[in-house]
Amino acid sequence: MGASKLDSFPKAQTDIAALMKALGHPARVAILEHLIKVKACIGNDIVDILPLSQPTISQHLRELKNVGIIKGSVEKNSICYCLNEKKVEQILNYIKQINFVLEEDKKCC
Amino acid sequence: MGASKLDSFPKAQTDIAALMKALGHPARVAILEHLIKVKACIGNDIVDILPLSQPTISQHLRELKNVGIIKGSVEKNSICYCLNEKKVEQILNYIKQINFVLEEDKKCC
DNA sequence: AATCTATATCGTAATATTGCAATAATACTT
DNA sequence: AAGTATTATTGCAATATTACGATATAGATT
Repeated sequence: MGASKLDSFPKAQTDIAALMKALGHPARVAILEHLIKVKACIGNDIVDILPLSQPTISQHLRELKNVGIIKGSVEKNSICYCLNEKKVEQILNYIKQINFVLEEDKKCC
Repeated sequence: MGASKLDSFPKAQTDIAALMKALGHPARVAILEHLIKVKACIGNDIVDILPLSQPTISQHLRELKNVGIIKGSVEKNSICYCLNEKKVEQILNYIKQINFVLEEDKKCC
């Protein structure tokens, strides 16, 4: 036995978990923040910034792309990666909702 | 070679990543949502709700507790787990910030 | 066409996570 | 004290993630 009972959960929970998980690594958080900071597309130029190899970064980019947090489109001889506002907003709304209920109710401890 | 270059990243990024990672599993999302829903403390009674064994759930609870998303305190002959509003707010603020910059700037793709 | 540049994929090793049965620990109850 | 209920820990198997060298692919440049 071991891993993977992921299918036993409602899709909504699995989806949110997947989004969160994608942001669950410093490298991917760093990529996210870099995208915000440079306000532009990046390709593998993050290779110069992160302490990781090009294949590893490519892999992290793919994971972010898989869950839709970033979008990538071919641009000249490189690739344009940038944030997908809709996904960011989706995460925001989810946490907002939780926070709203928290503020509304009495806490038990 | 393999995993764990986590120490090479700034603490802020590592911290956020740890929070996100903690929410990166459906079981832990389900626990979070259950806590919200019942508006009360829970113990291992989630065992009756999730398709997981008691030890596994105990483990997930510990992970949530480790990053501070839930707080646990002894209560009678059971344990009171409930959400830590501050942490939820911390996540919220982080995503809010990103979303703010996104709305402010032009997107590149 | 040969070369350079940028990105992706493959293969694989190291490590981490997930899950549970078995067991322990703790506190409450009788 | 013996039993019961609740939560935690241990040990271990299955699986997933992380990382990178080597290699492949694709477009631009010479």
